[in-house]
Amino acid sequence: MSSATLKNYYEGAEKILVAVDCIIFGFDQGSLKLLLFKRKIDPFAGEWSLIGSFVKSGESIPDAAQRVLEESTGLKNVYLEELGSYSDVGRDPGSRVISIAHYALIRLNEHEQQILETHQAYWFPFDYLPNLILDHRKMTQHALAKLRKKTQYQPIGFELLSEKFTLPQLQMLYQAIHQKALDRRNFRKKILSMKILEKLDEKDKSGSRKGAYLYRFDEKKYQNLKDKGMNFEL
Amino acid sequence: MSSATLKNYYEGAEKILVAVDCIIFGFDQGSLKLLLFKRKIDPFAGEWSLIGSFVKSGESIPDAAQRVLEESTGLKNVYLEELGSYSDVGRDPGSRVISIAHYALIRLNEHEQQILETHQAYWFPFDYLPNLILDHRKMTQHALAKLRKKTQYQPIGFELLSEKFTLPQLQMLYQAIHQKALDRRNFRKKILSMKILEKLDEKDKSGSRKGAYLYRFDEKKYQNLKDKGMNFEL
DNA sequence: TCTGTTAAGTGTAAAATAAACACTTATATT
DNA sequence: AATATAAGTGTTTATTTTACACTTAACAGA
Repeated sequence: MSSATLKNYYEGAEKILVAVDCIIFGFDQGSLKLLLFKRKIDPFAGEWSLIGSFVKSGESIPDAAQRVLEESTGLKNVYLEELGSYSDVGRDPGSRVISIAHYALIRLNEHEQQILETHQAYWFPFDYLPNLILDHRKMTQHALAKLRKKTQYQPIGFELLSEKFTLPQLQMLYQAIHQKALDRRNFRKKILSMKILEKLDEKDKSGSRKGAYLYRFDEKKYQNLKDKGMNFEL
Repeated sequence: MSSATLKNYYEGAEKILVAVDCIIFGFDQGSLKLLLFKRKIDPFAGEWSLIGSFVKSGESIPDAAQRVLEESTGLKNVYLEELGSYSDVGRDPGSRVISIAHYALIRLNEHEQQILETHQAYWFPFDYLPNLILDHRKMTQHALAKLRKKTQYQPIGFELLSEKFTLPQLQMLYQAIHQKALDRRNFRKKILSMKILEKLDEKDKSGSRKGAYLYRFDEKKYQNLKDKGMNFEL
């Protein structure tokens, strides 16, 4: 349809600024991390913030979130999911702004260091976040809650590890997300019984003298499993 | 903060129309129902639609959804939850509109018949919906998927039954939501083992000669249970 | 009042899953 | 060669889930 035909309807309605904000998770050294940015614009210039952007009139919300993520990390095709809307009338003293928050899972070592520097971005351990502007703290808490729930029935945790990973690494990730210790034998039993992992011949010796075998996530097998439902509770 | 201070920031950003749409679920005669409305405005005046409204500059998105629901059913305090955003650029030929969809669970017999008539609203069986405008069909499908998932770990199904209900009614509801037959004995065992139901001395004899005992949902006991996690899979 | 019909209500055994728990192994370091 | 460290492995018990069939209450109609 032409933009001319778009103008006639809905005359009295009020337009509002719409933004997307991204909660960017990473995992490193056994703990969950969040990528935070020094805010460049007023109000609150110089304070820590999630990365975000206004949604343009020519783009959808998922497109905007994807764009923000690519601009701030250099990564395409990352795991990205809508978290929900934040729309309290007074939430942003700069103007009335509705924000659609998203959370993303990225492999911490794959993004471009260069970009982080130009954005004044920094990885914070999730348990030691600085003060965040607006309602961004609330967003991060909701994001963690959603991530926890989601990992109980979908193996999205893999998005946070590099392509090859060891079972001890995977277990540490799940422990970090759920903040509870898991029995090594039971964890391995359960995760392997799903048959979505492929064991490689290589070992990763960075974590111990003995070294741990590397595995790879098998997306095809996972698709099968997802169709018939699964339970990832640990 | 005064509205004067709100005007200075974010100059270049584009404002967008934001709406809420409500997928209103009911349950009656053993099947899930959706409340649909004859659209009053162009484009697509006269066609079947979810009920919705533009978000006003002075209200939050949850407030707008609550308002829409009250205006269209007369009910306050209904179960209402955000489903997600729908923001494809061309989704509404009337204008660029972003919609935040919500789903609501209401007791079908409690709302005011009067209001339905003035709104030209009608309850459709979920399996026999008419054509819906825009992306409303997609919204209903997402809503059902979310309802299914949600009922697996929270007993929100009760919101669809009247305050007192029988176990056969509850079972029918779950069967309708999950579209699969459940074993009567196992269903009762599981639901009663949660200890969130209070058995009453009354019977409802509308469904059979023998009559089925009425139960009531005990919200306090449920709160306890929710804190320590629960699994409602059936 | 007796009989038939209908949906409600009930228990148990087998199978599958989850939880608890401790020793052995590989290998780099000294 | 000895040692320290994290990786790897199996079994038993408890719990949960599944499958499955007969009895009961109460009204309807003869």
